[in-house]
Amino acid sequence: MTTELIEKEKTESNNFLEEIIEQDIAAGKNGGRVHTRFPPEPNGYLHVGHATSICLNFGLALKYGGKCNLRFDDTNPVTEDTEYVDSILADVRWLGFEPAGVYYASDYFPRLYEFAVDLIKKGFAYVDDSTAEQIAALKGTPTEPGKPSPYRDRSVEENLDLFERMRKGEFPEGSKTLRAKGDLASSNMIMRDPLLYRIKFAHHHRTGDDWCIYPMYDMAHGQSDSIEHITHSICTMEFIPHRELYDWCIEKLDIFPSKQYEFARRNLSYTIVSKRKLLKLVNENHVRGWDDPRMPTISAMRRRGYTAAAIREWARRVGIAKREILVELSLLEFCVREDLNKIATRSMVVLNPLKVVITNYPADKRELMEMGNNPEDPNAGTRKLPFSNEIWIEQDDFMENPPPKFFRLSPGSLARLKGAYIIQCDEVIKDADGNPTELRCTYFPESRSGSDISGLKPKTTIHWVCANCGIPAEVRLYDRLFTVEDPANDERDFLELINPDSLKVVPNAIAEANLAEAMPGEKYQFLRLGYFTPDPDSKPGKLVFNRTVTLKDAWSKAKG
RNA sequence: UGGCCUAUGGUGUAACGGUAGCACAUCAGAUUUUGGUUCUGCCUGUCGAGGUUCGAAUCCUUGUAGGCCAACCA
Repeated sequence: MTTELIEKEKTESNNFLEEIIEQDIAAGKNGGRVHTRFPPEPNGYLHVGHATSICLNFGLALKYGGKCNLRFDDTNPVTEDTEYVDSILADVRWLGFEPAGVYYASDYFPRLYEFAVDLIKKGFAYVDDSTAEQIAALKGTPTEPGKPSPYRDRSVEENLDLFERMRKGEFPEGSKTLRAKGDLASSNMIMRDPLLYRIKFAHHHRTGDDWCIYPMYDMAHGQSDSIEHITHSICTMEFIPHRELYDWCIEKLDIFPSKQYEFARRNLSYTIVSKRKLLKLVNENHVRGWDDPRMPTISAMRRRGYTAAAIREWARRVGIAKREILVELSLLEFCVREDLNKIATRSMVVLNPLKVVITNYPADKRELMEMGNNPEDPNAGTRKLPFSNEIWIEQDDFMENPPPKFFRLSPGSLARLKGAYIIQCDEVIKDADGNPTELRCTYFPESRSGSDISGLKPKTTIHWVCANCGIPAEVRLYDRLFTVEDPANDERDFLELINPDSLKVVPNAIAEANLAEAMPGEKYQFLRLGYFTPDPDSKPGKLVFNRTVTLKDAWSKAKG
């Protein structure tokens, strides 16, 4: 083997799930078939955590030539809604994955019911009349075994009859449950006669009022996996204790043996994903909605301008393991920049305008400056920008009394106007408070971009917009929503940790005219400022841009 | 204080009993008509204690730390 191949093998090392899958394939398990599933409950919007799970499940299927289903785990009608079904499907597709099939656990209700009957017939399940409190009291503790319910030894016939009547709606909510006959002495609390079915007179978003009994997670999930012949059912670590019951049900039912594997949840620094907390942020107007670009939801990341490719790459780089981790936001931002750098159209926008008058450039003269749309992509073409004697530059690009390492414009210094001429600052005009309001500069006619014979070497190139032809735009600058790395594990209330500067609106930025028709979904790099995308609020004549992420900025770092 | 899971640089992740590698972050430098990109380099790590072994991040014992489990949630 060549060293090159060895290197490649090293860099493409597998994670522990890929190891398992490859062993299974090698052993000919399931005929070498790989079938995963992403099983969201349609009771909220998908967030970054779901995104990594989606990438994992669909990614594994892709890597091993298998399939991945999207299955809505809709067994609790009280919390679920079709509104979420639609957004979840849209988010999965936006991330770039097409489910092999879209299924609903609720579609399996009839079969699940038959499974339950089968369990009863085999003596593995019974109807319990105990209340929730009684059940909890008899369950014991991790150190003491549970005690049997007084109804545990009902006959198969009685259980069958009772369960059928539960289904017919003869008993009030909470009065009866179906329980597995597990092991009351098990050190695994989940195995102490877990609930399989409960009575709920609730309207289901898909089955309507057909059912008044609904299966619990443990009765529905593994069996749904089995029905779909899922080979690798991947979930998070908190389900480890459920695996014993997962296998128990499949064994007792004697159905297709799907297998459950667990990986650790991956948390993102400076964000929270708790449904309750996110809901509070929305309801109390700390953000503008579920897709506010500061939110960790997939819809928010999309609106902010993150690309699906960047999120997929991020998930890949983070990898998976069995301990819960906090991933630095900087890695996600790196992936976003990496992708956007390749595809974003460059343009010039001035956030905080400072007027520059070029005194030796004829007031009635206009030139069209041609510049590349993307230095990283020769096929991106060029665009033209009008140049005149009056332009806007960024206030930050001028300092009257610059510190030693500042090499932008200051009195007497030179700067290249991107794609145009080199100018020299001759005079600063200030208001009553001493703030610069206008710069008077001279330009060097022989320094025109592309045909520069001036021999001048300015230390910097700055962006600009022609004063007469720039167009107004609102620009929304986003920063992290929280001030601490791990807001979920902070002793203070999470609302106290909200970053007051997470959104700064620049109402009067000036954009180059080429941006007049910019549409949501398009990706731009505003030169030297960052990556931006038009917000859905944006329309021709009233442009609104979201800052997706800043450019890496050595200068702001240097000055502190 | 019953059971289960986990522990590798600042953050993630590899190394499958045989030279602890990669990425991000940080710092320094080169290049640059974006203080971007690109390139180069530096710094930093096997939780502790025992044991097995010629050899341990890896196996065993034990300690420590973190996480999970006693919902008619998933």
